Amino acid sequence: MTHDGPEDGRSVDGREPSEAVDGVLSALADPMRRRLLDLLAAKGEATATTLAERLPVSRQAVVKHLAVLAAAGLVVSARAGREVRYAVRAAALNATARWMAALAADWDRRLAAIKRAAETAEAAEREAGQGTQ
Amino acid sequence: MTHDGPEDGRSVDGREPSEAVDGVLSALADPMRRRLLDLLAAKGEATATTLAERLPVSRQAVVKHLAVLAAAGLVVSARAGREVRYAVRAAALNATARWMAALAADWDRRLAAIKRAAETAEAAEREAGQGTQ
DNA sequence: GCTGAGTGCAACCCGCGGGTTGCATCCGAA
DNA sequence: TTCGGATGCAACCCGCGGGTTGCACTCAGC
Repeated sequence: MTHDGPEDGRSVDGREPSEAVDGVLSALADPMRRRLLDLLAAKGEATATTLAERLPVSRQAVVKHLAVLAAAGLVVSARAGREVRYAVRAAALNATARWMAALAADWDRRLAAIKRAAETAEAAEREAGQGTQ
Repeated sequence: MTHDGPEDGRSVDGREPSEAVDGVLSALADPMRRRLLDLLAAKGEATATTLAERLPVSRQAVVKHLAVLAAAGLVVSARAGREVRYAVRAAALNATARWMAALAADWDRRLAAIKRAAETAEAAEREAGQGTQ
């Protein structure tokens, strides 16, 4: 967990989309983690201790959140001497955004199809009614 | 909560983006709710009772989940006689997807800027070192 | 008016996750 | 080598949310 490799990306994007998406969504669901990501994006790189100074929680809480974010692939960690630097990673977020957009498009598609089918059925029924009447 | 208006959209898209996004993300973070949305998208329209038959949880659990989804704007409910029909709503999901894509782009932007700054600083330092040496 | 399916409401259980504290450990600098 | 800052680990607390059950209520159809 401490080491993800600098730029590999496989550990996140290579998983089944549903699982990767699940991780990202639950990670992003927590407001504190979103604040953490904001801070990280602003600083470019930071340690858990530094981040904790700017947040209303303990360092340990920050570490736990960073672990979740790292597991979701939203963050990478790298040891630098006696400290551990974390950095934001856009790939996983991009993948999830695309997944979400595709899902929304799919919903639109299905809704359109169902609506069309309903109208067709209604028209047919009306016609049948006239026929038997 | 039971009534959102047929196609208004303001109740979700009009809120502060952060809050709307928060709702959608926490709603989507739960696997059972995603399954619910899948079912709804497939059927186009369904009642809580019908949905519960196809899921390994009680109707009440489904109702609670639907309430969360409705609060997030991912679903709309409409009374039809003595039953309540739910339907999927793509707008909120689309909005969140766009928000996410923008965030990812922002991260990329900041990271690129920081990287550039670091390289510039490094070059300047190297030059200064040569100068004073 | 009666009956039953379909909902709404409320209380309750329980596990998980966010948060904390205390301490052991490690590593760089003097 | 010694000291202090930074991290890692483990135990613990507690509130929230997912899930259930039981019951009251409402509306369509007979």
